[in-house]
Amino acid sequence: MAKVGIKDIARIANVSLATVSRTLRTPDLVQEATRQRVLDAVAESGYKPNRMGMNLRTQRTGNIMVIIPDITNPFNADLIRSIEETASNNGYAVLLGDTQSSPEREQQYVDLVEAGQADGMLYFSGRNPFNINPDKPLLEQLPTMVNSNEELDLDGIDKVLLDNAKAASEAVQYLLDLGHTRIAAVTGPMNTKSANGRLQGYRQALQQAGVEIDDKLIIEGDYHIDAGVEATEKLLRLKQRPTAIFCFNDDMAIGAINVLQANDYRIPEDISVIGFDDILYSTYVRPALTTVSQPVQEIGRLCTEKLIARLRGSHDEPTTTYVSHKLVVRDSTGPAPK
Amino acid sequence: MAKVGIKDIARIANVSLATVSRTLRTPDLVQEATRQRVLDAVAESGYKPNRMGMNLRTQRTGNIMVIIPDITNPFNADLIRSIEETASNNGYAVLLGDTQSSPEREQQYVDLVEAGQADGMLYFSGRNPFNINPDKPLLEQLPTMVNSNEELDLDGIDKVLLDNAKAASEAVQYLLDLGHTRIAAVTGPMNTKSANGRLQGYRQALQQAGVEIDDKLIIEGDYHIDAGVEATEKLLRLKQRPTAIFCFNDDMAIGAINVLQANDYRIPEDISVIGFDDILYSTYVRPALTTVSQPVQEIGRLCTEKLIARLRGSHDEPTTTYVSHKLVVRDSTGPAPK
DNA sequence: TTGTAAGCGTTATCAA
DNA sequence: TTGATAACGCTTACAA
Repeated sequence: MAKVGIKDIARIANVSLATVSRTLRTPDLVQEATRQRVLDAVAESGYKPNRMGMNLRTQRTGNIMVIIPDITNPFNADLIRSIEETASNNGYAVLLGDTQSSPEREQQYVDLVEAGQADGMLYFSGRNPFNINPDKPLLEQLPTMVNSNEELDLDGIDKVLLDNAKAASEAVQYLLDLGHTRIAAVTGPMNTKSANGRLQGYRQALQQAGVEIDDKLIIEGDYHIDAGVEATEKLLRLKQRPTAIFCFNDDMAIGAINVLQANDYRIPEDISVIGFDDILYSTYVRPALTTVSQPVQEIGRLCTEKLIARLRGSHDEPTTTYVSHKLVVRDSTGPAPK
Repeated sequence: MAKVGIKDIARIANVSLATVSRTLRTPDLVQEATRQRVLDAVAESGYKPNRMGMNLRTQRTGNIMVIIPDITNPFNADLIRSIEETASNNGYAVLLGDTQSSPEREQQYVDLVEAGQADGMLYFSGRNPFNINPDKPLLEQLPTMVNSNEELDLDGIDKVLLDNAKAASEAVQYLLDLGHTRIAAVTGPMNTKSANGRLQGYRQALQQAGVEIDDKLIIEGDYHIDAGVEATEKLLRLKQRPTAIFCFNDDMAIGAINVLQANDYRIPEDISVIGFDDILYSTYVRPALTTVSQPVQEIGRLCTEKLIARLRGSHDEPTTTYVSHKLVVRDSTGPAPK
């Protein structure tokens, strides 16, 4: 079957190319009878307008590029699902760029956007992938984009953010209120804004409570389960062990719980564990994980809506929207041991 | 900054459009000096060939559409990651179609492929989304595609499959060997091939062992955690409770474990639980989950490689590749209680 | 080795 | 209301 094109429809319906196109795009401009003839031909032949031709002519692809470090992290998977749903409801498809945090991969996907393979992008990384000419206006040099999760050091672009410092500080305050003073932190990669923000909140809360900060209790992780495992093993070897461990995401907290239980610690009686993100599995881990909840669904929706508004031509001043976190207390935290 | 195009480069380098294109696509055909002049102009101006023009002219987009029911299922997330990696290594980008098992969404994404927004697709659903004209050869009517996970009722297309019946039968046999006879099954949606195959294996193993099949012990799930929760609650209410529960995926097994523990059952002393997939979290659940492992990484790679081979023009006879499963015994299964 | 020009499949402008 | 035609940005056959 030779692929049927607009020319074939025009021939079958005995009209011009233009009329076929109009029937599909602006049916109101076509006479009822003509329109019906064209639609019949379309239905009969199964004609689908070729997107490459359409894209070139209209200068839009209907694609949104999502650039994100790791889709196997449940938080990111939830995020993408929300984005995909919002995009799909608005007639956009999602191009997925899983970068594994590699700058080269980030660059590669940004290039794709700049080459017009997508109309805009959601950028969940803090690394600046643009070659910016300081002599020219910034905005004209950037693709249409929204930044989230890891804040980008660029003004004048739309962002959706969480107050990481405040959220972390509340989590630590909650542990302090339970009587903990030796509180460990298993951070994310220290080249990310999220980890730095959360660490800052951790420090602030301790300082305000007059608790001395012990650098031995701060261990850099990478947001993967294994990092939680290794960090916790390290913490357990300390002469002065922590009574609580604040992991900067749930995956690492799950790793931490695992190590603690393998070494016969009771949670939370011996050691409390708290996570960040509130992924689905945090409810199903034993003990169920206390964690800082991020409104992942809302983040995905907001990002996508902001981007689509721009793609539809909005020239409003770019804004940063802060979404709100919530401490979800479950069973992995309790009073500090005597 | 007006977007710089091939014309601008041609003007700057003082060559024709064709030479610019050649420099970028087939540099060997261009004289050293000329080439350098063009490359300089490209570097200086930051020119990136417009993909829409390129796509239309070459009749390829470099996109692969992945149509999959639910990206938040860790098995699927792992799968997509593997696909994305393989695709990216071969110069393809991934268009993500998360369908939430909705036939309309499946159709919508298939339409996109047929309209040329992607060069081919990986189809992880068993529902046939094509309007096939029986008078014409099948293959000419289908987009370039590979089918996996849920087998499609179409001959003559490439597939990557697991022997679900055999895998399930082995899992049940393992439970039988442990002395269990009241073995429950929490299935996937019964309109999927995977659930039917696994159920068939379950039945076969029991029959071969001469164990009567009790339909009350077979409960339809949907591969989500909640379904595991509900099914298990139902099973616990039975007068004759099972001593083992075979969940057709890990998420449901995690739900099952949760309910059992909430009701003070010891796993595996009172009730054994076994899952399917071997997602990362199955290691970190307490007790660690015994499960049937699927080589998810390999599935993703094989699918993508098969598709790309086709896209590169292979006309080999379509094949079905079977990947091998493996029973991974952890701590959630043990001898049947006396 | 390079340039000219056709053409990929659409949409949109303009004229009829 | 419809048709003819140019144009979107690129690659490639053919000619020079």
